[in-house]
Parts: sequence; C-alpha cells; structure tokens
Amino acid sequence: MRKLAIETDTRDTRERILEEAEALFAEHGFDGASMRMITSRAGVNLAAANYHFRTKEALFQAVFQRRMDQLNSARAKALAEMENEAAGGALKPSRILEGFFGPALAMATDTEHGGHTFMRLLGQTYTEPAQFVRRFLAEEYADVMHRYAAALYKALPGVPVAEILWRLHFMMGAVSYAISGIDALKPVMPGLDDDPAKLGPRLMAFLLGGLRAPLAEFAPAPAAAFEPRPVSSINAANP
Amino acid sequence: MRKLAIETDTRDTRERILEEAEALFAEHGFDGASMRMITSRAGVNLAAANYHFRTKEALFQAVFQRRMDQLNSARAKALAEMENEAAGGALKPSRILEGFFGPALAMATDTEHGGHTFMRLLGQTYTEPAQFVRRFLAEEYADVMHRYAAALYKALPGVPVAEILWRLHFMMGAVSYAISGIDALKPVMPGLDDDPAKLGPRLMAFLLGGLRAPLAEFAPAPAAAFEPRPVSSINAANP
DNA sequence: GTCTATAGGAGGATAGAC
DNA sequence: GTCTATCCTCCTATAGAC
Repeated sequence: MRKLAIETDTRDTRERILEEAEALFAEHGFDGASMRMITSRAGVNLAAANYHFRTKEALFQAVFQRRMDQLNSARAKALAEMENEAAGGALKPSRILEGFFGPALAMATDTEHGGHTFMRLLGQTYTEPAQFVRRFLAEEYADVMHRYAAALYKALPGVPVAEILWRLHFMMGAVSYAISGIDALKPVMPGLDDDPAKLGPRLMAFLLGGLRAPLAEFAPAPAAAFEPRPVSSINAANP
Repeated sequence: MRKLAIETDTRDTRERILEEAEALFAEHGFDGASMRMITSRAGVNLAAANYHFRTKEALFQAVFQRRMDQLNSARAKALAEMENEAAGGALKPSRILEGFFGPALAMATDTEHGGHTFMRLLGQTYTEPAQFVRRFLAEEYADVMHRYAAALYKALPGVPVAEILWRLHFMMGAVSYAISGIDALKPVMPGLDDDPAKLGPRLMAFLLGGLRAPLAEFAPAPAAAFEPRPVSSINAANP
C-alpha cells in the first residue's frame, strides 16, 4: 500500500492518458493514433506518457488489459454461476451465449464509462494486422473461450467439438460487426432501424440460430459463381 | 484505344506495384505499410508509384477497385441468373446466400491470383478506422447489397426488412472472421480442424441457421452479467 | 515513364534539469 | 513525476534530369 495522496495523483495522469489513448486508438487505429495526439488531448506532456508506459505498444496493452480483465471475468463469473446452479447438468445453449456475449453487449452499450469506445476498438483489433496485438488477444481469450466451448460441447452432444469452435468463431465475427459496424452500416442502409435496445435481442436470435443450425445442410462444396482469374488493372490515376 | 506496346509496358510496373501494395496492406494495414516498403518490394522507384497513383490513398483505392469490381459483379451476375431462372418467383434463401458469399469464399481460397490476400485485407477493412476507406466500401457495396436484400425479403415473407438487413450485416461479420480470422483463431485453438475445403460448408450452414432463426426468441433484453462501472487502472509499466 | 535527389514534416523515444 | 529540448528515423510528396 502506498500513500493515498501519491496514488491519487499518479492515477489522475495515467488515467487521463489511458482514456484518451482508448478513444484515439478506436478512432484511428494503432498506427494512426500518435503518442503526440494522445498526450496533447490528455493535456499531459509526451514524456509523461513514456514515463508511465515506456512504449506505445505497452500503452496499447494497458488500454486493453483493464477492459479485457473486466470483460472476461464477467464472462467467467456468469458461467461459473450457471454451472453451479445446474449442478453438473448441461446448460441451455441460449444461456451460454448470453453469458458469453451478454457482457460484451452490455459494455458496448455503456456510453457512460467508455465501454462503447473500447468495444469499437476491440472489434477492430481482432483482425488487426499488427502481430503483437493478435498474440495478446489470443492469450487474453484462451482461458474463458475454452471454458465456454466445453459448456457448449456438453449442451450440444450431437455436435463435434471442431464445429462448436468454428461456430463460436463465426459468432464472434457477427458480434464484432454488430458492435463496431453500426457506423459502417448506416451509409449503406439509410433509414435502417438501429434502435440500440433492439440490437441485443436481434443479435442473440441470429447467433442462436447459427449455433443450432443442422450440420452440412449444404452440398459438399458451394458452387461458386466466381471464376478465379488474374486481375487486369483498370483504374489509372493518370491518363 | 492506345497502342498496345505502351499499354503492356505501363501495366507491368503498375501491376507490380498493385500486387505488392495489396500484400503489404493486408499484412500491415494502411498506416503500417509504407510507400517505401511497397515500391522497394516491387522493385520500382518510389517516384514511379507516385506517378501512377498520385497518392497513397489513391493507390489503396486502386487496389480495392479491381477486386471489388470483380467480386461484386460476380455477385450481381449470380443473382441476375437466379432471378431469371425463377421467372419472378421467390428464390431459396440458401441459394441467395450462396450467390452473395460464394464469390467471396471462392476468392478467399484462390491463392494463385492473390485473391486470398485481398480477402484478408477486405476483412480488416470493413472495421478500418480510416474514414475514407469506410466511405469507399459503403459505395462499392450499396448497389449489390440492396439487390440481395430485396431478394431475401421476397424469399422470407414473414421477416421484416430491417431484420433482414441486420442479419445480412451479422453474416458479413461471420464471413469476415471466417476468412481473415483463421490466423487469429489458431493460437487460441491449437489442433483445430481447419481444412479449407470444409470451411465453405461449415460457414454456409451457420449463416443459413442464423438467417432463418425465429424472431425474438430471447426475452426483451438479455440480462447482462456485467455491471458497468469505471475502470480502475491496474497494470503499471513502472513500479 | 522512370529515375535521382531532396524538401519538409511527423513519428517514437530519451537525456537530463527541476 | 513531470517538464524541455533534442535525436534520429521514417514518412509522403515533388522538382527536375534523363
């Protein structure tokens, strides 16, 4: 335990940096947001950020750590409580999905404490090119992901475990788009009903349908109306 | 019509730049890939790229344009043929999905002409922070998207159009993760069966299940096992 | 059309005073 | 802990020779 006065002081600066970093990474991406932007918006000196976080990469990780801990422990807690309640029996798939994606959706609709901002960032980050980001995310997810996969495996005895893992992956994609793609969807779909309160039920219905879909309903390979061919360049900037 | 000799020459350089740009944008993102990387890998001078494309942004758009044209015209063609065949009747949802996502999957598994590289890039780009990218993508998609939404609306008379649009959006998320997230999934799921030939059927089964899910199976709002609260910073880089 | 050379600025990181 | 000042790398873009 350190002295309270010091704790408070340091947190103020660190916290401001973290908050602005979160917002700017979400808005411009890791490479697009510069340390100078972040520190100037936070009203602190550039060197202060380097003192607290050493590098830009470490700052990015710190932004993630605090939220992912919150998110994944909420997930783990929800699952543990359900399993405790069920006393060894299988859980309903819908409840499992709710345990996994509920916290993410709740955070995404929490505009008060920046949860929404972070979830937009998270949605981008899963497909982020920077390798250190993907490695980091994989580590963060591994534990809770396996526990939920196991619960689903128990809940859906007929479905092979590989299928469950893939579907979990597909579902994460749908959720990611649902959260971070709202802004991207609007220009394509003007006048779309985007009531945030309806997003959760909409998404959950879709996810559950996908999760419970019959296996291999399709023929062996989907006939593709696409002929792979070399692409001839078309649009020149110069005449 | 210009003289063939000149056309051929210019294309060689332009084409090399486009190909390396595609690969490097996919690997490092828009900001992460520099013009110097691209031109040096293409074996051409930095100034040559600026001559052909004027700016980095324009180069990025050119990379997209040629593939998106190919992709979306394959989609449009597939739908037109099906509608022609059906002579005004409704199409099967599974065939509509195949028409829309089949070309994307085919391109994603085409490693010979760089289609795979591009689809990885596309998967990232939908959630890309850079605004000009999102605007551009929205414009590219708008037309074909509306046509498919209309076909789905006809095929699923009970489902409100807003629901269809949302589900189309969710599906795009799932497909995006399916394509670009394979590398991200592997570290979390060692030993996962990732046979590329099985990906298509797996994904299509999931998508169709989600698309046909009963509406509002869930209670009004999913109870979230997550308490929104301010985040206290935890992990310091310095003691 | 393609090159060399360079302008002109922004980036992350650090040393050292306070 | 926080500041100023600075290093050095890397960027996009362009001017002008060939």
